[in-house]
Amino acid sequence: MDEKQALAAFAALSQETRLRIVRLLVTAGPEGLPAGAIGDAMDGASSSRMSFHLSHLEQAGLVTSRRDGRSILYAAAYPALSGLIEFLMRDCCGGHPDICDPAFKTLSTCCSPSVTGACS
Amino acid sequence: MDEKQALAAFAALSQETRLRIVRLLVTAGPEGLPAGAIGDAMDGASSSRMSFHLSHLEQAGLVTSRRDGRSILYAAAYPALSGLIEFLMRDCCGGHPDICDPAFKTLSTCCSPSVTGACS
DNA sequence: TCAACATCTCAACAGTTGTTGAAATAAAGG
DNA sequence: CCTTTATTTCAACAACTGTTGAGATGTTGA
Repeated sequence: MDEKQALAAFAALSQETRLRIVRLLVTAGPEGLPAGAIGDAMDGASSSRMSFHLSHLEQAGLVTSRRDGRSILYAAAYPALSGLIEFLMRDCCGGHPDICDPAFKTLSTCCSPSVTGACS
Repeated sequence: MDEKQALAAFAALSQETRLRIVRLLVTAGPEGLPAGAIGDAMDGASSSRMSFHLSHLEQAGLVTSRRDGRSILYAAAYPALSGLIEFLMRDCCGGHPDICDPAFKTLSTCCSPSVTGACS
């Protein structure tokens, strides 16, 4: 994850519809969802609007797509999300690791395999 | 950190100059830097341009400011950064904690107090 | 008080972004 | 093949964003 990619990712996440799409896909799991279902979840946004935002997210590397019959399935690009967080934390750690501790604690109680289910 | 705050933060971070300012301030530590010094670091950006971006970042809650003599010192708002990461990870954890593992590992080697200095 | 310094405010402008609606493409099933 | 379903592409338009340069504001030390 370099600066250019991070900028594209942040730009993609700075739009309400797109942020909601990402959150939906992230919780939907690796299988992804068809574009239509995503549109329905976004209070029935028009198909062209969905297509615009989904391409934008794919361009930014935050989601992937694959065709399945008539539908196109979109799924969260988990490594890109991890990379973005890593990019932020890399900054955060520069000389001041203690500062990052709150975030670290959140993650360790939320995401550590041994503490599954503790997510708030 | 709610959706509105997250959107503002992502929007603020999606601009090259502002992302660089945040990275600079994060590594500069809690004391912060005067606006002029930040401007110099941004290949001598004009003062009005700096003022615009710094206010934008402050509005988004990512930096704080305080006057010190003639200068105004800007510092990274570390809790806001942690909060943003937490917001992302909260999404990431929804039902699939194993997915977040790469990010978790990065943090544990980078930010844990017991592994200080391991930041890449 | 005045001159120098540090930063902010404002209006104008160019460039970018998101929405809409209509038309095009692609796949499935009768 | 033709119809239906699913999604994308395109042009037009309104709204928003970042830059610039000029001027205003606040602070310090002589």
